[in-house]
Amino acid sequence: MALFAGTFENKVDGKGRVSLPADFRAELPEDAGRFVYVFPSPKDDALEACDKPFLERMAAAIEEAPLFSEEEDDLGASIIAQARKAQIDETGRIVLPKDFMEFADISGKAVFVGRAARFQIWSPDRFEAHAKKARERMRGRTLTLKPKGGGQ
Amino acid sequence: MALFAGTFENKVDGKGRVSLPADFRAELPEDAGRFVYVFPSPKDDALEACDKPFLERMAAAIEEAPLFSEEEDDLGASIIAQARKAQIDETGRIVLPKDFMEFADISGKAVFVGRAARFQIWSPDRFEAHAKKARERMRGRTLTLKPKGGGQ
DNA sequence: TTAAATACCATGATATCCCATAGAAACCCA
DNA sequence: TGGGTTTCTATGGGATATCATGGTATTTAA
Repeated sequence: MALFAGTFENKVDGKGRVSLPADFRAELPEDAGRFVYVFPSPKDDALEACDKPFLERMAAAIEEAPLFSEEEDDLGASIIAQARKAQIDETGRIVLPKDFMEFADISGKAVFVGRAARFQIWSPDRFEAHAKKARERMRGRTLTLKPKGGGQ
Repeated sequence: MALFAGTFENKVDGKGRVSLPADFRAELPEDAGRFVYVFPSPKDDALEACDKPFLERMAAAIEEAPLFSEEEDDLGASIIAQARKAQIDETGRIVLPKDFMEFADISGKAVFVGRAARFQIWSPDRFEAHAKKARERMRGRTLTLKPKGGGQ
């Protein structure tokens, strides 16, 4: 499974073109027509992106409707409905749809944020503010991640 | 599972290159494209590093929180989003990203500290101070460590 | 037939690969 | 067991490939 990690800032040109960070591209299968799915984040003022397997996983979750609340069902449906396929060109760039750029307030530069199976695309300013808040919340929170197989 | 043990000090050259201690390299699987994930420690003023399985376990732990929830967001943002893939070259070196070197105040030399499933990378000075404090805390404290899996 | 979207080159900066070397450790064989 | 030899580790430096980015040409669509 693709594992997107790290944070990268790239330029967005007048055509809405932006390079996908090389580390992210490396996580996508060589063969398959290279593309990612992009959709507005249901929670943040940013865009989310993922590969096909991840979107399929979400779709599968929706199929099992009884297991999920109506809320989750709606959430999944709206994601699928809004998701757009973004082709990755020869030079490793995708084109951000205009309405998506407006939604996320992106112009000039975009920040790519790895989130394991998916990644986000932020306006640099908004990301800065958001990251700051997240750090503050983390401060109070004890880090008790216990990876199986025993961390420290 | 990888088991990193011991403490080693290596040079960091102008390009940010530093040799991974041979003992650490030996813990990484031959086959898989050799690399480690590096990220700023959430606790210390140092860098942490681990192999892919370990990061995947952390990602899995984070995903136990509902997708798009605040908790998932904070944890993901603080670890996955910061982790960067560091390729290990033919001579056994990795490149430390500039911003990471700044964060950990590393230049010239770096100290590798084994921490079982992961390891840390310190500035020699900071590590010295940190180790001293740790020794002081240990004094007067009863050691109660119980190896899991018990009887020999 | 224009505007927009897409595919196709060009380029500087950076990162990666590759070779070279000195020293340390392991080896080995009488 | 000692000396000689080989191997591996850590490190330096230069050559090369890749990345991100800008621009131009060509296709598609309205």
